[in-house]
Amino acid sequence: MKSPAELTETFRANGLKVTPQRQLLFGLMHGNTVHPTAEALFAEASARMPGISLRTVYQTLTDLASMGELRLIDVGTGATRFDPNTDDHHHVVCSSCGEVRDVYVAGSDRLKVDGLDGFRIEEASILFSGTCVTCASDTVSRASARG
Amino acid sequence: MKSPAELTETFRANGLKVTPQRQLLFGLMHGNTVHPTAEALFAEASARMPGISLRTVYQTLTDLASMGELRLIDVGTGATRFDPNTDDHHHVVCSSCGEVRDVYVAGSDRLKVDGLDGFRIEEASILFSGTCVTCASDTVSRASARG
DNA sequence: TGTTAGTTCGCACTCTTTGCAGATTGACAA
DNA sequence: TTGTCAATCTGCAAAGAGTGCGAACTAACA
Ligand SMILES: [Mn+2]
Ligand SMILES: [Mn+2]
Ligand SMILES: [Zn+2]
Ligand SMILES: [Zn+2]
Repeated sequence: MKSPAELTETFRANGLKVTPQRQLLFGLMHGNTVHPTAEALFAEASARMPGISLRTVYQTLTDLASMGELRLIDVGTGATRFDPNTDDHHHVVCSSCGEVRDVYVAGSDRLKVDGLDGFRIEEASILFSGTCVTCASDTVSRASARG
Repeated sequence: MKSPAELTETFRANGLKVTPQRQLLFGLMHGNTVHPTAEALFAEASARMPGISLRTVYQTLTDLASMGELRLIDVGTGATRFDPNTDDHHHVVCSSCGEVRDVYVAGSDRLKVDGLDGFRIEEASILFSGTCVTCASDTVSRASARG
């Protein structure tokens, strides 16, 4: 995703207005690596700008996505997650706490796929699931507390 | 997924009853390759057994899934899809019509993943998206009709 | 045939996201 | 600065996908 300053120009160049709500969200998403949900962003935004609406958060996020500045990620935990990282990358989700991290997979664009039968592939997304370090050590602590 | 006859035994062996609704759903899912949604199955089931409830379809499907007989697939088109194919395989979804097909990816269990940072991976699922043969030829037809 | 634990079904309700419309305001020009 | 007006914001209703609950029902077994 571009920087807030660059987005300001891009928005105006496209006939879109740069409102305080949008500027706030530009800032909250820039460099954000946690893959937040709309609700999570709404909570952060509300702390800094009481009165901002969830509707506006959704609006701005989908605007950014349709401009290619944001990727929408579905890790199967219910709500869509928003990702300012537009590199070619994939994700791993902790099945215990839901944390999502970026991972880079070598050769993910030249996988050998069988059974296509004429289907033309345009994109591949890999979702790993497992256990994050925090949840792994929590499990260990609980086990030793028991035993 | 096991055959309807085998499932009948398995269910009874686990203290679960084999009702007409369940038998119908066993039959509808066995060998089914279309990755139907609960609603789609409900429509098929209703045609053969008027009065069956959507609630029961969901119930039976999640029972089968928790017994490992069915996989739940999320291809990002809204509703969960149910898959009796328990082989190690992946999916491709047509971004135009939503059709889902099985694909087999060589070496999908030994991908080189960078950025894990302690995260322990237990599973990988690859979702390809693209255009199915039907939608591809539809596009061609429309183009030649225009031009 | 009786007993009873497991099922079915309808309905209310949650969660996430979108549609709508009136009130508001950013951007640009005079 | 001020005016204009399209774009935006907000609140609320509503849609789509599931799930929790409980009264009525029934498969399984003695
Ligand atoms: Mn990411
Ligand atoms: Mn499949
Ligand atoms: Zn975790
Ligand atoms: Zn298609």
